[in-house]
Amino acid sequence: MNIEHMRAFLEVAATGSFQLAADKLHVTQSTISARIKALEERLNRQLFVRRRNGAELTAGGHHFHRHALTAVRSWDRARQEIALPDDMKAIVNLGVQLNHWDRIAAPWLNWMNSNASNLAAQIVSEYSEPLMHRLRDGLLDLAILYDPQQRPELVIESFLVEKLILISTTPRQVEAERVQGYIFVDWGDSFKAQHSLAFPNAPSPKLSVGIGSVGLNHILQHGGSGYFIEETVKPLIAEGRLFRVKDAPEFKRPTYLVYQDNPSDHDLLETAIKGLRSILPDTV
Amino acid sequence: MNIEHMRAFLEVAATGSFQLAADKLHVTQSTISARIKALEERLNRQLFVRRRNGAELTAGGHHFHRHALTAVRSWDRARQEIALPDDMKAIVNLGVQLNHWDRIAAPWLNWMNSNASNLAAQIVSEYSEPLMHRLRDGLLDLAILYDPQQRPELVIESFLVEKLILISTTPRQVEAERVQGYIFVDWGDSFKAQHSLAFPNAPSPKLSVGIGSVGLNHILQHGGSGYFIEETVKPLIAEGRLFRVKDAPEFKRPTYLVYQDNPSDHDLLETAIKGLRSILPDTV
DNA sequence: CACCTTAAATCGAAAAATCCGATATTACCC
DNA sequence: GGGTAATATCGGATTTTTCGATTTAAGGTG
Repeated sequence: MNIEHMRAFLEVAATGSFQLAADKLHVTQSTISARIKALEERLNRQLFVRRRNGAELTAGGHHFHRHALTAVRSWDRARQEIALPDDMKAIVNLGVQLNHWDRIAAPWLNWMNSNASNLAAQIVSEYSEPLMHRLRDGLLDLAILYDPQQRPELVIESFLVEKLILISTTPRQVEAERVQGYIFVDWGDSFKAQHSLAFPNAPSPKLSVGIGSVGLNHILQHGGSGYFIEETVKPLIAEGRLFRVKDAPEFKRPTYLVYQDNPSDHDLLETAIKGLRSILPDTV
Repeated sequence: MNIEHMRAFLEVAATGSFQLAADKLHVTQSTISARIKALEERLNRQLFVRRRNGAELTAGGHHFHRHALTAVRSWDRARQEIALPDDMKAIVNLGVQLNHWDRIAAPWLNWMNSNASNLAAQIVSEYSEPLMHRLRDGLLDLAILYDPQQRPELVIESFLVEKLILISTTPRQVEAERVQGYIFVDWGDSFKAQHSLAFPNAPSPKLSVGIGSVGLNHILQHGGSGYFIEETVKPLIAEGRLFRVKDAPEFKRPTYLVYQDNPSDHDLLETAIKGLRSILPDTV
């Protein structure tokens, strides 16, 4: 059965007329007639009552309506979501950590745009775990994340090691093993491990956030301190809006590039990776 | 786009092989090949990577999968729900009150089976209000209910007047305007009105149920009293398991037959109504 | 390296479906 | 009975789909 037949059905149901439906769908009335007939034959059930002033749904037709709707919609959505513009060759699906949107996703999109304009790009921004799931399910071509899980069909490469430093809105030092107004930013499992090792007696912090930028905004507005990626806060330190807490331990946070072992499109992946590496000129 | 194409897609995705999918769908492998090709062309996107040992979904293919699934499913469900067996001519959709299943729906189905075997019958059993909704939405050909709302396109006929009598598991009379272990069965709006008129000072009952048979079962098991349809409890009174409470007021509950004014199939409706009337030999 | 095997792609022809345009039919209104 | 506004039907052109046979591609194997 054809989706266009169901679309015709929906249009007739909506307009109450074969002719109007035909106009809307840019076909002749006889075509609509044939399509409805085909539907009715395959379902072996009448869908419309033909009256002098148009067509009206039967009880069966009404029942059919919701199914037709979902079928037509899912096809339309499929096209919207995955159809590729004519001038594009393929789509790369990249997943990045929420925190990495500014630092990685945005410049990568930029790079792709100018260096591989025949490739469309889609980016999913999520936490590590959902990204892993999507990778495993084949919904992503590649992803950049912390805490990857090794899997036979996945290749994991080290991508970038970030330095997490303790900063504060006022110049200060570590006091009583903890600074005031401390916000715990969840930078992933390995960070949590290092953190509790470095501050074994620290009480659980009042505030705990999952996304770096959220925590940073909070601190900038209300004051406080927390661990953030050095690169991100560097400009703010230079401006004098933030201060590095001396003597506080630093943490390293490794980031990994993960992708399917035998990808659906080798060149595609290679280009995407090239783009990713190129936006990290500071790495060796 | 054709549903069968998507089915082919799903089958290839499931089996990982064009050939196996072809076998399952009873077509040739070249057909599968063409169908997938058609899909890929219309979406302008590759769905499978063809490998030596079969076909594997691309990221795009994975994304498409859920849409294909819902589209195919909705068509299949539509067929299941509304397709008519070859030897049937039409389906009547009847709605009855929950309480009326035994008294009306079951015997009607029986009647239809023997007197109009070329008509399929579907019954929806619900409360009055949802039945009205379904009628209004054209999902039912006719319904039997209490408290119908008048609407221009609906015909309402009186169908049956039931007598509600107060019964109890022990012989007793009305005491202090209320009997013990009383269960309030919600027999609809007009009953509620009559009830509160007859027992103006009655405290709200401990138990209140919406379906007659549920309340009846409760009483039979745990003892108690309540209003029930005379016809239903008559055999139980005869058995000595229930007793009629003397002096208690009786209530009438009118039931209506409601259907579309100009139905999609006049004969169909007429037959159905004839069947309904015929199972009420006790009415004038 | 030549050969084999397995899986998918392609090709040509037959079959089926779809669509159009014109015309027929139907029901109702005047 | 004629007119009108709707859908149904018909014949033929066109397009799509299918099949069966063959070809191509990518790995294995001796």
